[in-house]
Amino acid sequence: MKIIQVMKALSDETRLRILNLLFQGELCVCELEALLDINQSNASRHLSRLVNAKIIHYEKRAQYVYYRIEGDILIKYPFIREILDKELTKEGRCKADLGRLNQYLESGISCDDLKDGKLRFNF
Amino acid sequence: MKIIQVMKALSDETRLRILNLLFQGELCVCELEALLDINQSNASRHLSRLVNAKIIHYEKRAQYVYYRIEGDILIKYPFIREILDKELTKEGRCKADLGRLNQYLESGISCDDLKDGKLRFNF
DNA sequence: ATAGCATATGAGTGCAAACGAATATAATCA
DNA sequence: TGATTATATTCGTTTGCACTCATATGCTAT
Repeated sequence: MKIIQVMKALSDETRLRILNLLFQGELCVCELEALLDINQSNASRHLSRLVNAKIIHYEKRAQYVYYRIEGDILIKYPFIREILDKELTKEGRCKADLGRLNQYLESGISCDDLKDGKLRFNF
Repeated sequence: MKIIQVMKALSDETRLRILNLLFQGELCVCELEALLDINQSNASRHLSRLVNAKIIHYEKRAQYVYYRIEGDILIKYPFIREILDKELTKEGRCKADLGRLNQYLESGISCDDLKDGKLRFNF
């Protein structure tokens, strides 16, 4: 059953946190690493699971890989939007993640500067 | 995150097939065993996972244990209904399960007779 | 070309979950 | 009471998944 692969992809906290951020717009791997405080290998693996389930897709630009939610997935499976809108917004962890995302976006610094510690997050 | 336990409980084919049947009404363990062609141990375990996630609950009557979908779960998590209504109805396996359920209900035989092979299903 | 960085992937480990077989528990019935 | 049946649970095995560390790949810039 196809739906099971989708459900499994959604059954992990890190992947839900990733989706929660991508719901706001595209991000590259190193941004996700910094915003969620996860290591590179882990980030990459979770992303590829989401890609396999066709929930997100990516686009390479220069040396970066930008990930974004698959446009039609929310139409094909409206319940995913429900989870993002109704469940994740309740979760403290996800709220904090969004806080850091906004802090990052408002700072105007670049993706490269993130890991130079130009922006200090409190986890 | 609470939602993850629910998602994990829904990330298994046997458990989705169980829910698909329970969506039509309560059933006891031995009915599920016969209708889904799974063994007793497995049925019991999957059911208890669904109970732990508070998706279903049970009631003992005589020597039987009847399981049924938790009344408010579909209100608390409307997406579960979406999966049942929109996804499982597409799945051949789930359609066949419902076919056997109807065959059983229409036959009017009792739960006990099921495993005496009074009703022959083709799996 | 070489160095440096972003990302993916391979290998190894540990944990959780699924399964079947066997056993335990609890209710029924003779 | 003793036998039977429905269900739960334990045990041992296997599979899948998350994680980390190390390495490979591929792009960029000097």
